[in-house]
Amino acid sequence: MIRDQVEARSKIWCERAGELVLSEWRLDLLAAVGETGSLSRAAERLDVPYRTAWHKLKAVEEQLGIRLLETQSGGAGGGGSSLTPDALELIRRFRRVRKGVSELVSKRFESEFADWLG
Amino acid sequence: MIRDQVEARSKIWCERAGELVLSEWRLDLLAAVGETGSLSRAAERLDVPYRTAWHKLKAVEEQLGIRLLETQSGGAGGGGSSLTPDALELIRRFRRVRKGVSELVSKRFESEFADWLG
DNA sequence: GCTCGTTATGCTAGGGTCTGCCTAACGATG
DNA sequence: CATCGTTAGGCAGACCCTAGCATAACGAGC
Repeated sequence: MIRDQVEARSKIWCERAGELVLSEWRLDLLAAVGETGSLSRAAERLDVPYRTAWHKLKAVEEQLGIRLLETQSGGAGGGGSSLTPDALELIRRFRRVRKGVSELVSKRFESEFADWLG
Repeated sequence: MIRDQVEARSKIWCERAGELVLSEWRLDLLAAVGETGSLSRAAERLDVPYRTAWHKLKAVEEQLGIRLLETQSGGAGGGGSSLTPDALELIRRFRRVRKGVSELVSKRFESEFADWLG
């Protein structure tokens, strides 16, 4: 009997040549940029330093070879960032891929370990 | 058009209080111990130092609070390790949980990104 | 032209993980 | 009782990722 509070988790991502290209977290960050209109606010929302957020999205852009952010520095409010059409499409597709996967894993986990978890 | 060789990946594991308890890799390592009859040979097979393999399995045992390895040091051949019934059951169940998940993710990924990957 | 908030980077210190080296116990076998 | 291969674990250095601190450019608005 294992004490409970053990929870199943799953993650999907894709990589090229063994190195990570894009993950769920990075797409969440990307989506947050789209919603807030600003990379710094998106970083704040996900509770990571701006430095980190910028670095991660830059890495994705380099990996995929496409632009994801339409940035503007200076101007009213200091500037901001918006998503390119490619970025929006990327988010939509990736979310369709992940849809239901974590639920499936959790369900299976619970049915397999129901008695063990007590 | 993203250059190809981008491959979907998925991983399932479970954790407690935010820290990893057991993962696919750790169960593969555990299974390798069962097949080789030795932790050192299992480590060699998975191409990790004995030091690391031992540490990981010890962590799993501590997390779950159950014994996974029946070890014997000394004797013919220097000794060895075998799996406890709990460990065998754990492997069977976890593999049923993961069964088909990575295939599902790969299939979805390919159908969603077929045109994009060119 | 000063202010302000944002983008864009470099440099570096810190923390966690991985690894290599070392030592010791163990016990069947010869 | 010496040997041998395995388990068991301490210790310190290598390494990587992250985070914090710093700076500069930018441009609308007052």
